[in-house]
Amino acid sequence: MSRNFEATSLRDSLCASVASAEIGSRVTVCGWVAKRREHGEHLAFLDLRDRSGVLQAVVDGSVDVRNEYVVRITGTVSPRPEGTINDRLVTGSIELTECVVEVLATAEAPPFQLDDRIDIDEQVRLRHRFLDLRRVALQDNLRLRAKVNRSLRAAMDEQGFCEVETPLLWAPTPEGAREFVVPSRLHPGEFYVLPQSPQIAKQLLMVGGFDRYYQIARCLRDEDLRADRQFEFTQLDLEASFVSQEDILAFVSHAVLNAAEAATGVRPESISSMTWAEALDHYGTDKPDLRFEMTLQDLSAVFATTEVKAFGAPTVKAIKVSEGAAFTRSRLDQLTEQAKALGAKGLAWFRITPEGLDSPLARFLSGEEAAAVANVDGAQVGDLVLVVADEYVLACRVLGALRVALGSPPVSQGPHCYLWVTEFPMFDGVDDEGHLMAAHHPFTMPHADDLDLIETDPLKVRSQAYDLVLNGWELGSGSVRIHRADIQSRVFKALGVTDEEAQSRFGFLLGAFKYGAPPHAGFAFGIDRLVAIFAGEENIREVIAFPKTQSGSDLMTGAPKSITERQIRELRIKISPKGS
RNA sequence: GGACCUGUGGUGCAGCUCGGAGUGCACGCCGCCCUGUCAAGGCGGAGGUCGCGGGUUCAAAUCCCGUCAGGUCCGCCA
Repeated sequence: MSRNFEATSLRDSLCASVASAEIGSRVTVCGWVAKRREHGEHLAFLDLRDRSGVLQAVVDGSVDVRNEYVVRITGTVSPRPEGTINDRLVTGSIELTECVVEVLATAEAPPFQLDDRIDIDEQVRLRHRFLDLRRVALQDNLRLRAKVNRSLRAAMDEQGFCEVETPLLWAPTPEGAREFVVPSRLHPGEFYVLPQSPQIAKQLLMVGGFDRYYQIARCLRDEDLRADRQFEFTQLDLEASFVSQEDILAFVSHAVLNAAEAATGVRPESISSMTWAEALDHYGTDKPDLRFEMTLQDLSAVFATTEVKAFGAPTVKAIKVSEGAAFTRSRLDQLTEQAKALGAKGLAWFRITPEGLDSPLARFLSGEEAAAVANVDGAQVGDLVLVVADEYVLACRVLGALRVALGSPPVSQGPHCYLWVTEFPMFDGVDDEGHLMAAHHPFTMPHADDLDLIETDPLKVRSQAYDLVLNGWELGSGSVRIHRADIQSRVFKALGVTDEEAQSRFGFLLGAFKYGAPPHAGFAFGIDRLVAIFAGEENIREVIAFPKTQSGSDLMTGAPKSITERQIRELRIKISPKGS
């Protein structure tokens, strides 16, 4: 007989399991009193809550327990009297009678009601996170997260990947995200940093012959927080040797589809893909939300010889907003402000009415131009057409942002549209000093066909970098890495990184590569974001047990806090006064 | 660093435009009643620095300025 894992020294069953227990048997359960309903001197109902669900116990009115008391109840499993069955509960057809109630801990009235139907201010929830965690929503989300983690591990294991842990105390590599700094006590004046990702460690594992590595890794970045960004977040991080981009996409797809199946019960057939250039052209972003169409339409040809000054730009693009003709003038002004905030010179709008185009600009358009605007994306009467004329990339990005602002459904709605975005550009413009900036990171392999452009036309160089996108959220990214010193030095040169700088920043990696670096490639994607989308949550805080606020505070512990004088002395650090 | 939104008994909200006594609603809490409820019901009660500071005014939850906290976004996130 297999062991009953539910039974412990204190109980022999979980609440929900009592539903299938034998009528008439005596069971002992433990949990919190979710609700007490009193019916006079000799009858009271207790809803007992544990991690499995809720169970009703019938007790004498003299039993002195209140909400959130921790109790142990031994009772007889009894069918409920006719007419008192509750269809909404798994345990709704039975109850515990002849109960012996033992109070394991008393409880004060909680600062908010632990009821999922009630909205509580997040500040209050975060201050008492341990109580919020008792509620069904967070219980479900964190259990979903555990299920996703389990399926990801299983998928990686199945594909021959070896789980390896890498250090949290790492060396500073001043590049990319701002790092969290940890002062060294034994080496005063010197510092560790917490890794923004295990990037270099995993490449060293490839040099170390591990061939296929993965880890569910915590990453830390000291950058401003957002709905989808916390200081610390969790990635499925992986790297493999003797592989191409296609191999990595296949490994990751298998893992993600496995997780999707575990989370939703349905395994998506495959993950579609498009190039970065296509994504920008059609959706105005490198993370398209494919749950809705509203694609960007190109009117550049029509407006190439336009007389309208506002449209005299290299690129003229438009989107159709269904039913948007009903937007008020102030709403349209608001959209225009939004477009300007994104860098556009302006935003042209055209209401499609039975009488034709309604817009301040309508009377300036030629017949051909007006016809083109009126037909954008098959526009009908009642629709709105938004037009941006500007440099190509800017026009795309502005309309892409408006597309999302006006069209994207809530996270909880619609299908899960997974998408690979490939062929990212190698370089991402130039910095203040006129040096090119790496779009992904400086170890990213350029596209084989574009190697010769590094010196001649670097902004045209495509890289072997790729992103995984789900419903408009960037889940993660990866690349084929440079394992050849000659290509690496050409990329460093393009980035304006001198040999000395390269040595001081990444010397240990470049040094390792001298001893036989296999061709390798990898990927990492955010589990917080993936689980949030599975859970239908707009915010990753809802899938994290103890998250921080947007200003990086932990309202429960009070972190960050000052440390003692003694700690400061030991670390040989000095706090300079505010404003200095 | 910047923009916008929010802050009113323990919780959620209304009151704020157009200043006039801490006014209202729902939940919770405490007490009493109630033998089949399940967001139980009935009666009664307690509970407030209207985030904080300043200003305008005879008078401020309400108007103005500043500040703090929370949220969404821009910048930032190789």
